[in-house]
Amino acid sequence: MTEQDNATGLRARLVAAGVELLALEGLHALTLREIARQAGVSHGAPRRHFATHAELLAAIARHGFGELATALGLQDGAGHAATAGHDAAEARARLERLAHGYLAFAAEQPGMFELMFRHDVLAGSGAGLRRTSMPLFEVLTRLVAVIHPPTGEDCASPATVAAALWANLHGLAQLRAWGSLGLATGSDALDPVLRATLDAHLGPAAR
Amino acid sequence: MTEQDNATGLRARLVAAGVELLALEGLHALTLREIARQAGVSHGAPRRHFATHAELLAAIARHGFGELATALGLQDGAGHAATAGHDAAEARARLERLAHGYLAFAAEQPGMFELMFRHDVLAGSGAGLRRTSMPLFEVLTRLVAVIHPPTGEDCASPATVAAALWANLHGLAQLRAWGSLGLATGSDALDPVLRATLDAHLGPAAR
DNA sequence: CGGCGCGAGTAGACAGTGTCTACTCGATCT
DNA sequence: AGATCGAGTAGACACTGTCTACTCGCGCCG
Repeated sequence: MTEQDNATGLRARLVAAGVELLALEGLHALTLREIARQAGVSHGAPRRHFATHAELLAAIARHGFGELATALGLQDGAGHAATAGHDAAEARARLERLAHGYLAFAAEQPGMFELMFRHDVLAGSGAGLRRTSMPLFEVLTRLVAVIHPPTGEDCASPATVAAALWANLHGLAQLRAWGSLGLATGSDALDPVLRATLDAHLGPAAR
Repeated sequence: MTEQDNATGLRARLVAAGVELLALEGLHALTLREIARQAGVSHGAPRRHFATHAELLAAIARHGFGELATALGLQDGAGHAATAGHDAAEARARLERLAHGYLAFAAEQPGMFELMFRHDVLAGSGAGLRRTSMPLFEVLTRLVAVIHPPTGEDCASPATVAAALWANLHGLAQLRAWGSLGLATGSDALDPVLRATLDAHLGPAAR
């Protein structure tokens, strides 16, 4: 309701132009003036809707988080339904799908992925952005909890394991994005490293 | 031999000024003109020694990689000597020290850490930079190989496990750097997550 | 019904940036 | 001594983000 698509909603048009520019040219092309140019308005126009360049970028990043959520199948409150199954094997399969989806998103939309986690660019609006990615993390935690019930006393809490897993996935995305992964392992195949990651954090695959 | 510290080596002075500026003000302050100002020369002077701004930043990042290597105790060819011990427990201890050192570096010199892995800024000179971090990765692989000898046929190769571990450490550094780790786990304590990471990739601590 | 205000977009100015080019100046070599 | 050349200077240029007048069109209220 806050942002309408009513044909002349410049705010939405600017975000859309930014998303397109980001996909076509990359993050370096996302200057305030270039986005305005792409949207067909003067360079001062965005100021009516975004106080600063960083706020416009933050809005574009927010759009990206939305796309990521739908790509992972957890738009709206669907996360609760998605974690309804209490079967450990099912949770494991869903976690693998999430991991693959996360890395696929990073690979297919590298510009958007880069922007979404460039907290220096999104500074100020960063707090809101960080909160945006929390639902995803909570789903991760719930699924991990199904696999690793916190029985042992010295066993790490599900949130801890989920944080370690998330960090691992994110690091993998970055390493591959800039080619270090291929340089290190010889081949740039992601699958073996991803499998090793999942096996490490979730225990060997029950297959 | 290539770069001398002979009092008037502007190249070295520019790098030094950049390092200082990076520690004091952060990455955003590392403009070409500001570095030149800090070094007491005109804004055109750096061009004699660095063809472009990115090359100067790459030189500063290279300095950072050197500092990281010495902080981890693997300057020069000392890596080989450091991995001489074939005791698994010793390898595990050394890996833990490496992990702590890596994350401590990221925490104590956040600006430098950010620059070192901002491959969009270092583009072009990036290939050389990526190679700079390879010795560190090789030490990681060797140590992992001591703990996880590649016996099983479906077992991941040491390089694969090392890559997954590296990705995990790097992701942890980033998540903590921008505060998401604290937001996710409730407390911003790094140790539990780091312990979970090490246990996951290297097996539970033999303690 | 008419003047009025005001939100939205325009145009220009300003400081700052990276890059490029003309130029100076001092040391070095023949 | 005089020419050469590397190193640093100064200025221009095309950008950028931000700020400030200004215009214009629509709706509101007396």
